Amino acid sequence: MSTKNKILDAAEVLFSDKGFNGTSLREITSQAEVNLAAVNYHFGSKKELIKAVMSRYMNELSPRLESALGALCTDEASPTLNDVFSAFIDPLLYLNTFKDNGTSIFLQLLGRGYTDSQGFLRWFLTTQYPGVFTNFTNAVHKAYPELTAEEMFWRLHFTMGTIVFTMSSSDALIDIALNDFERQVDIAGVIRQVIPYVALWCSSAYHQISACHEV
Amino acid sequence: MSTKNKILDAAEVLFSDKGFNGTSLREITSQAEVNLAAVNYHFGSKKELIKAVMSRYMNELSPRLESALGALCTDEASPTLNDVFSAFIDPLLYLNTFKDNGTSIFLQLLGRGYTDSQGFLRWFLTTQYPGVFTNFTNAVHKAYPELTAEEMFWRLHFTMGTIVFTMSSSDALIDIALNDFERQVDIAGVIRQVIPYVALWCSSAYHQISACHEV
DNA sequence: GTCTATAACTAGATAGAC
DNA sequence: GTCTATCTAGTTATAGAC
Repeated sequence: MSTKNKILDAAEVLFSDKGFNGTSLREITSQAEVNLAAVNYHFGSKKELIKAVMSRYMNELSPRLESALGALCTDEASPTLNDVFSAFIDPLLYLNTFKDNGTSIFLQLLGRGYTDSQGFLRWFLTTQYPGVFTNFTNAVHKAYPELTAEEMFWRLHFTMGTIVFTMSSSDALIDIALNDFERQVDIAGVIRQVIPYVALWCSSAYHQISACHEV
Repeated sequence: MSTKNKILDAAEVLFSDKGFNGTSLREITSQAEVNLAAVNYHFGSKKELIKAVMSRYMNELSPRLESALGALCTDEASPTLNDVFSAFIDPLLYLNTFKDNGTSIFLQLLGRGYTDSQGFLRWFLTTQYPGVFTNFTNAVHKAYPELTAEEMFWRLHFTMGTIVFTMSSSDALIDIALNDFERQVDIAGVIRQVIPYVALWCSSAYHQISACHEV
């Protein structure tokens, strides 16, 4: 196994666990059992290493997401919002076969990227992988033409918040479930809990409640 | 205005904006226009300063939350889950009168505390302010006796995730709304968007969807 | 209580031998 | 490509004059 990959493997776990700011290059290289200077030799800087960690996942994820969402757009029949939402599941779970715990590591990294580094990762994703966003937007529009782009943006973001925050604190959640409820859950169990929760934004109940709160 | 308060005021804004790890004592003291050594003189350490920042908010919030939730428990009539959820709104909005932007600063700090520092703040809150959690649990149990403590825990956490993540990235959201939709929103506008979304977990639709996803 | 000066340490990055 | 040694700049924290 190459030095480059040893660094990437150690980095993604530490980054997802302690954040980008909270992880030093020294921790990464000693975990990876490589020399400190190797990071700068292979990646140039810590920032480039972060990008490389994210790219390794995005390069697996984005073609699968793009085609799953694209298929919904080219279908004759209109998809439901539930179809759009479900299109994310297989590509995300594929990351688990690509790498142990890949799905949860990736989602945690995504969460870190939003909160840790003041939007640099958000910029990176939207500019480097725009196809995913376009196809998603188109699929939702086809599923639900009345929904404005703005409404979609808000709901998508809230959904992402739930998932990303849940995955970021999944260790704490698994702890609490074990200590307070004597319930042994794993990452997959957490995902099973969160899916019905986020599936709500596809539901009609949302519109009733939303209407009640308008001013 | 005392040095201590100048430090607290500068610290809470920087912490909420850049995280606890991402903010140095030098940034805080130069923003507050006090000497670097003042932090350690008045608070002892950075960790104690973080606790003090959170305490200032929690000391305002917790008695109000405790009594609002406690009232629901002692009422003759059973509250609805919606009542329980609504009990949070006034105490949280009170933070805005206590301090400019207090509500959103506090919620952002809460989010930072979950993700930045690996659970130390979660520990601090649950051990220092247990009354809020007990009263919340009791109120929900009275509103909805069939709901197990475990189910409640999951839903509460997902709801918190949505709110906390939304508030943490509220600057990015306000930016996007302006640039992509030419819509001028402020923090209050973001809150108005998120309320109907999180109100869903009180709704009956949740149970239908939840049942569909059981295996 | 407030300041200067500095200790003690950690960070990311690099030069240069091998 | 990999290593040691080191640089520069940043961090928290403290000692001691005022």
